[in-house]
Amino acid sequence: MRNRPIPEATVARLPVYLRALLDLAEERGLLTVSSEELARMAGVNAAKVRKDLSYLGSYGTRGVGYDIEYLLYQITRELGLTQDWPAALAGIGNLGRALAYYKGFSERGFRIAALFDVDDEVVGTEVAGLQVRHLDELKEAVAQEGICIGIITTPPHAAQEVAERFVDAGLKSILNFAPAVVNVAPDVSIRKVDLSIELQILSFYQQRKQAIAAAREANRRLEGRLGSDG
Amino acid sequence: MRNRPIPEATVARLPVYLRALLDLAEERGLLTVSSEELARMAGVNAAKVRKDLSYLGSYGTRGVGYDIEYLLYQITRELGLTQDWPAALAGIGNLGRALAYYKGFSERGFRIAALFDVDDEVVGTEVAGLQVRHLDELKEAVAQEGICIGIITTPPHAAQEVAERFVDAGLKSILNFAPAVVNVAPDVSIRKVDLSIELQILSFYQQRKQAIAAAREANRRLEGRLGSDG
DNA sequence: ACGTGTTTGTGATAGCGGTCACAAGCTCGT
DNA sequence: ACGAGCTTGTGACCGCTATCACAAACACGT
Repeated sequence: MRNRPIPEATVARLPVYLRALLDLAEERGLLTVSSEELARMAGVNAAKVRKDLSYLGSYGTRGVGYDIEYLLYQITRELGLTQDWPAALAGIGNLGRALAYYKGFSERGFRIAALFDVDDEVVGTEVAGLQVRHLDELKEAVAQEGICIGIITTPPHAAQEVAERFVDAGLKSILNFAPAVVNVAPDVSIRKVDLSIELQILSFYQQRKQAIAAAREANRRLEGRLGSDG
Repeated sequence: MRNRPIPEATVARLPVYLRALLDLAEERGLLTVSSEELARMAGVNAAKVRKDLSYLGSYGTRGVGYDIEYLLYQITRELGLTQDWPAALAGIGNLGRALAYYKGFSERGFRIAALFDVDDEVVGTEVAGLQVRHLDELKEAVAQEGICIGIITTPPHAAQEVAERFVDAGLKSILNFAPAVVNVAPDVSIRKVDLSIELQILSFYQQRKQAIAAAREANRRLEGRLGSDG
C-alpha cells in the first residue's frame, strides 16, 4: 500500500491534517493522536484518515495512535513543504493586492516573490513591499527569483494569455483566480479558485431549500384546510 | 432522467456553462451551440456537457444543438439566479476588504449587503460604500437586509464562532475563506475556499514532477556512463 | 505471562462520476 | 419524399472514492 501512488482526494486532505497536527503540537503539546480525534478536527471520517495516512506508510501504533511529530514530518515532506516555493502574481487589482498582503501564504514556505501587471499606471508602484513589474519581464524574474508557481488575478479576458506566458517562462504550477476557463498542456498543473462559482453553487442549494420549505408550507395549509373541512 | 436530482458535480459545472453561454450570446450573438463547442469553452468532455444538460430536461435539438437563450434561462432559473442574494461578510481584513470591493460578486445577483467585524478600530469605518457594523448587530441586519448568505473572512480561530452566529441568525449558506475547519448542522450548506491548501496541492505535484525529472536525469547519466564503459 | 481494552491497517463493498459508443431524431438539399 | 450528414440523449462500463467491518497488533494492569 505504501508504495502505491497517492490518490488526488488524499492529497487534497493532507494539508487539512497538517493544520490539525500543527494545532495539536503547538497549542496543546500532545505527542500522539488517534485517527478518531484527527478525523474530528479535520471534519472527516476516521477510516478515511487511516487510509489516507496509510498511503504515506504505516506510521501509527495500534492501541496508541499516531506520533504527531513524526506524522508532521512525513506530511510536510510528502507535500514538498520542506523547501520554499516562490510565486509570481499577475494582475494587481483588488484581489491581487489582497493576496500580495495576505499572511496566510508565507506561512508554509509560500512566498510571493514578484508582482506583475501590464497597466502603466500600476507598473512601477510598490505593493506589499514589492515593486510591480511589467509582465514582459516575467522570464528574467522567474530565473532570477527561482519562481515555481504562477498566480493569476487578472480580469477574465487576460487569464488565458497570462497562463500561456507563465508556461512559456517555464512554470508548471498555476493557481487561477480569474473567472475564466484556462487551458494548458497536460504537464502543467492548474487549479482554479472561483468565488462567483462557489456562490452560485450555494445559491442552487439555498433555492432548493426554499422551494422545499415553500412546498411543505403549502402542503401544511392544504392539509389544514382539508382537516377543517372533514 | 429530467426528474432525477441534479448531481453535485453537475451543479458545480452549471456556472461554467452559464459563463460560456453568456459569452456566446453577448459577444458573438449566436443563437445555438453544440455540446462540442460548449465543452471546448468549458474545458470539459462533450458527453459530460450533454449529460449535465439532460438533467435540466431535453432542451437540445438533434442535428442542430442547444438554443442559447433558452439554455441561459433554464440554467439561470435552476441556479436560483433570477432573484438576488444579499450576503453578509464578516472579518474586514485584507481579504475581506478585497471581496467587499470585488466586482465579480455583484455580477450575477450577489451583493454584499453588510460588513461585520468585532475590532473597535474597524467597526464604524466605511469600506466599499458600507459602514462596518459590529457582529452583535448581525441578527437585525439579516432581517433588515434580507441576507441569505454569510461569508467568513476572519482569522482561523474566529471562523467557527462566526459560522455559529451566522447559523443562529438564520443563514443556511456559508462561504468560508478562513483556513480552518468549520462544522455546521447538516441543513446548512458550507463551502470552503482555501488558498493555502490549493498551493500545497500544487506543491505536491510540483515536487513530484521535480523528483521524476531528477530521477530521469540521474538515469540518463547512469546509462550514459554504462554506454561509454561497455 | 496473560487477558483486556484500544487503535491501526486493510479487504470488501457500494455508490458516484467520467467516458464511450450508438441509436434516435433533426435539418437540409435534391 | 427521401437519403445524407449532424447532433443529441442515454445505456453500459470502468475507475475512483467513501464507508464498513474486522483481524492484527500494541499497551497496560495484575
